[in-house]
This record gives sequence, C-alpha cells and structure tokens, in this order.
Amino acid sequence: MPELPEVETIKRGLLPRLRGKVIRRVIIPDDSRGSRLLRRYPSKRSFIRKLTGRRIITLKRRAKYLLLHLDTNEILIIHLGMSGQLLLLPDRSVAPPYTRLILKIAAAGRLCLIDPRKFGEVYLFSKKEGHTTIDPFSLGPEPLLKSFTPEVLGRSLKKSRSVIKTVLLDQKIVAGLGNIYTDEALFRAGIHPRRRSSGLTGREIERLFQGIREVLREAINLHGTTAADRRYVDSKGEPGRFQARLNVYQRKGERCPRCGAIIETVKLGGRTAHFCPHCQK
DNA sequence: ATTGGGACCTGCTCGC
DNA sequence: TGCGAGCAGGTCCCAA
Repeated sequence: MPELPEVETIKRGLLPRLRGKVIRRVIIPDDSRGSRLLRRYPSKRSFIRKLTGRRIITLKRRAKYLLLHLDTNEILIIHLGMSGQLLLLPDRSVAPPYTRLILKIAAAGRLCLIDPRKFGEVYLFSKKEGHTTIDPFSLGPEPLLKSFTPEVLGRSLKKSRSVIKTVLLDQKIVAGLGNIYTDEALFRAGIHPRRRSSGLTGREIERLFQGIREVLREAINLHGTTAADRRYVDSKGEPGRFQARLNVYQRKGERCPRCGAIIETVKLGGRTAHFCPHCQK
C-alpha cells in the first residue's frame, strides 16, 4: 500500500503526538503461525524488552520505512508492506482486526499496526557510533533531497538492462517509489513503461526526474493516495486526496486527461503498469 | 552479477 | 447465490 507520500503523511501526523513520549507497553497479539512481523528480528522477547520504557526522541522516514528514534542507541523501524496501517487510537479503544502490534504510549494513546496481509515488518536497528543516518537496506537516493539529481538518476538508468517501469520500482535506483507513483511519473514524462531504461535520452531523463519530483511533492501535499479499496489511511484514519489527481493509475479503459486516448495496462516484472498509448512513447 | 519469476499472505471483485 | 480465478499500494529469495 504505502509508498513514500503515504509514509511521509503518517510520519507527519504522528511526529507531534509521539515526540518525547514514553512507550509503556508493547503487545504482539498471538498469531497462529507465529509473528511474521518480526521475521528478521531474532527474538520477540528481546524486542519487547528493548522497547518497553523507551522514550521516542523523534520520527523520521527513509524511503517507505518509518523510523522511530529511541532514547537508547536504537531505532524502531516499521515497514507497512502492502496492506499496513498505523493508527494512533485513544487509550481505551479496542484494537481493530488484524492488529499485529500495539504500542501503549503514555499521554498519547495506543499505536496500532494493522496488517491483514502480513507483508509488514518491524525491527530494531542499533545506531553505529558516529552514524547519524541509518541505512541497513542499501537503499538508493531519497528523491526529494538535493543529492538526487538528473545526473544521478541518469547514471543508474544507464547501468540497467531492464525496462524503465521495473527499474524505477527498484529501491536501489530511487528509494520510495511504488506502483502508483512510477506509473504517474512515467506519464508526466511521456515515457512508455516498456522502454529500456538504458535507452532513454538526456531530455527524457530530465523529464522523468521532474515527473518523479512533482508527483511525489503533490502527493505529499494531498496526504497520499487512497485507491479504490480505501485501504490507505493516515494515523488519524483519514484518507488521502491524491487519487483525484491520478492520470493513469487504476484508470484502465478511461480516457487520458491530456489527449483523450484510452488508458491501457501492461504486465511488467509481475506488476501492472498503466499508461496512455498516445502520450507515452 | 543481473534479472526474471515465484513466494509470502489475506480479502475482495468479477465472471460463470 | 455460490465458487473459483485473478487481482492488490512490496520485498525477498533463488535459479538461470
């Protein structure tokens, strides 16, 4: 579900409510197949022990990961997978169905991670001495930072032999894009998703760079995309509003807002790419 | 070494 | 109405 703009929205919503607060209790509800949530963290017991009583210093986002910096040298890392939600609910509310993790936060409420499909994952990462940023996943550049430039993008695209749609989904190339925003960025750039990334011209790379930046900024401003199934909501349960601005994603069979041609889809790398056959060459 | 395909999960929608 | 197939915002793992 959540791509960069959705995770950014969740982070912004939670930051003022969680900053400086203490985690009083950690609950991982029983799961018949054990906790897949902690599949890369060695021990549920030590996870709970290390979190309990910790103060949350700040919240950050890296790509699609939410990072809770604790008053120890550790960071709680949350990834919401395909179907994850993070809701901060009042103290005495009942945990919704599919709640996989509950953090009881003093003077804030219950932070519930809800995840029907169990693709979400959490773990604790220890900050190394002298490192201010963490990067355990060898992620590529943050697309909204200054360090991301058309040249940086272009160099990565030249190296790959794959199709541009697939390459943009690779988190090592650009961190934070998913199926929605790759489709929308390619539309804005006028590039067909099946083009070879190494064959793009300098001008096309420039347009793609701008397209990525613009679509992410606009989506953040509108609090992300709540698609047809309405699964994505922010930490207060509010849907996003960017879906009204989608040009191609989930608009198969509809008319292109720019030229009126019928939007098509194609399967690439196991994902559905949406595009306008007239505007995207 | 890349890269493409399947696996991991569950719920929902659509067509027969 | 019922049922099975196919689909879904992501990432990892393994065989070519």
